[in-house]
Formats: sequence, structure tokens, C-alpha cells
Amino acid sequence: MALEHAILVSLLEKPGSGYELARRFERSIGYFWTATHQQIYRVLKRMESEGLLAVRELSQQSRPDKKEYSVVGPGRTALSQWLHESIQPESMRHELAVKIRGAAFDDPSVLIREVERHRQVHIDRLAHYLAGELRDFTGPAAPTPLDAGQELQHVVLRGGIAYERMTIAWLDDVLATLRRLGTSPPHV
Amino acid sequence: MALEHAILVSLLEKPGSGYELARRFERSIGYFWTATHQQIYRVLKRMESEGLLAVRELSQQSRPDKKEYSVVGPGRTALSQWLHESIQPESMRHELAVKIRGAAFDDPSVLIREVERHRQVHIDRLAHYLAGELRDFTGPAAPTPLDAGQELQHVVLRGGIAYERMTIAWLDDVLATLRRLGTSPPHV
DNA sequence: TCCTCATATGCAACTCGTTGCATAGCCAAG
DNA sequence: CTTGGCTATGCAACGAGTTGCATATGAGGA
Repeated sequence: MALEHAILVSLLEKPGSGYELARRFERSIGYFWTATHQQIYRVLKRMESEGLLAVRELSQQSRPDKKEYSVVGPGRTALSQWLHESIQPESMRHELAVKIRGAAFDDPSVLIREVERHRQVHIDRLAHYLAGELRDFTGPAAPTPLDAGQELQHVVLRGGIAYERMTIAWLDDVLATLRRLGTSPPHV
Repeated sequence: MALEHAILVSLLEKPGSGYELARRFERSIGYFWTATHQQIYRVLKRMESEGLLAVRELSQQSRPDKKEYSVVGPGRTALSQWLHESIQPESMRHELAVKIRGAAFDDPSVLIREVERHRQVHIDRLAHYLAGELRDFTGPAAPTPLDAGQELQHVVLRGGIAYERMTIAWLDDVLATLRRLGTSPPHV
């Protein structure tokens, strides 16, 4: 159900089209909730038919027309209601960890490249987050003081930064372990 | 596709029934991959029909019969093949983060209890992981030296521990932010 | 005796999410 | 002038995951 709520939050922050939402889900919102454009278009249509959103068809010059969605009363109420409900803490879904345990039944060194690749992705994400933090929250161009919405966006971004740092450190640990096992006598 | 591979890993570590796998997915394997018993039974049946697993019907006294699954040749090959493929790094799914950003459009203090509840869950998980680490890997009752499989299980568990510690620290940050905003003048 | 709990397996219906494909307008480069 | 790229929206089919329900055995307690 959370895609619906992620869309409400994003559209309250700023109205936009399905295409624009899909872009936001590649940055910003997408740091902690992902969705493809097909999913977004489908849910937007449903939410509009349920009266949570309003559409405005905008003809643009030099571009195809778009439909701009914005949150209306019942949508705001739905979000508020959801905020008052409790959700259950995240359950893990870490495919790489499954692979690492699986490596016991093959040659552990086959995973070294894979783990290095993941490590690089997380390093890039961290750099991206840090640049965003500087631009929007802690740099000289950032507004001072931050309003409540910006403070909350910032604390979520700090979570992303902490997650990437933790992950990079862990992947270093994994690499050290795989390399150590690689030089030991084989097993199984 | 990863449920299939998580099952292969778990059954290679030790053969077992659907019920037993479901239990393992509540501990151990479940720390980084979750599944319900319905999902497990369905996939076991499919994997058996594809020749990845073998079944043995065991009649037990004082308990209903069970079907014990174990990995056979093609299953081992399938796992090995998967280990050589590359997967794409995890995409986040953090519902609480959506809520935190959404709190900008309601009273941020409504989230304080919710975040405190999540924090407690993570503290409990951390304690549980640390107890498991002591029991299986670092305590006096642990085998020395550890074999490759145990080393790999340990490094995965260290990842879980690092994740929980990071999350608890972040939730403290979130709580401090929510409390600070709660004492500021309202917004929106 | 009846109820509940733990073991053990499964179906049916549903929602959520992914993948591949299709369409269409306009721009810029070759 | 054709091709590729970006904006913009959408269908169809499939696969993954959840929820509710159903069934059966046997243990232990009220």
C-alpha cells in the first residue's frame, strides 16, 4: 500500500505528471521507495478514480501533452490516517547475503568481483547523497533556517548516508573474508 | 527468483520439510530474506517437479507425516550458475522513511511513538543477533577453527548487526528531529 | 469432553511488482 | 530525411508475495 502513500507525499511536496513522478522515483523519493513508470501510471489512475487526486490536462508546446496530478481533500485525509496507523518494521530482502551464504557450496572467490561491483555502486550512491546534502541542506546555497519539511527530508537523507556508509564498511568486511577463504584449503 | 536460491542454500546447509524451512525463515535465513509458509510450499513443489529437489516422505509418530526435501545435482548446478551471474544492488523499501517525509503534512509529533516502537524492535533484533553470534561464532562453545560455511554465515550475521546498530542510531536522530520540530511553531 | 496449541500441508483469491511492447510528438545530429 | 533520443502515456502478460481459509494428527490442560 505504501506506493500510494509515497505518491501522496511526493505530490504534496509538488504536483506533477506520471512521468515526472517516475523521474522523482529515480532520485529523491526513490532513495527509499522504488517504482517503475507503469506502476505509477496504474496507481495514479486508480487514485484519481477514488477521488484522492485531481488531474489537469496541460498542453505543452514542443512536447507531448501531460496530465498534472495534485492531491485533493480526501487524499490528504488518507495520508493523515495512514500516518496515525502503525506499520510493521521492515523485513530484510538482501539477495547478496543469500549469495554469500551460498558461496559455501561453490568457490567463494567467484563472488569477489560481484561484491566489488556492489561496493562501487554504494560508493557512488554515497557521493551522490553527500552532494545532495551539501546542495540542499548544509551548503551556502541552502535556505536558513530550514522549514519542517526540509528538516524531515534532511533526516531521511542522513539515514540514506548512514546506510551507504554502513554497507560499504560491511562489504569491505565481506571482501576480506572471501579473500581469506580463497587462500585457505578448499572445503565441502 | 531469489526465494528459490535461498531455499537451495538452506537445504544444502541442512535438508528439511516445508514447515522446517518456514521456521528457518523466521530466524537465520529470515534475517535477510523473508517468506511465508504458503510461498515456500508452492516453490518447493515447483522445484521438485523441475528436478532440483528430491522428496522423502517420513512418517513420524506423535506427529503428522512430513516431506523432507533435499538438493539433488541439478539443484546444485542451478545454485552455482546463479552465483556466477550478477544481480543488481538492492533497491530500498523503507516505509518508515516515507512516513517521516509525510509528517511534514501533518503534526510531526504523531510519529514519535511509532518511531520509538520501531527503535525497540531493532534493539531487540540486535540483542538477538549478538546472542546468536556469541553462541555460534565467538563464544566458548563455538567450534574452532570455523569452516568456510561458518565464516560466511558469520560475515552475513555481522552485516545484520551493523545494520541494526546503524538503524538504531538513525532512529535516535529521527526522534531528536521530531522532538525539536514539535516544540517549534507549526507549519504548512 | 472440549479447547487450545504445535506440527504439518495445502488451495484460492487477491494485490503488488516487473518486463516487454506500443504509440506519439518533437528536436537535433548525421 | 532518417535515425536516435527525450518527453509522455499506456496495455498485456506474467511472476512474486500476501491473506484468508481448510484440513489433519496428537499432546496437554480446563
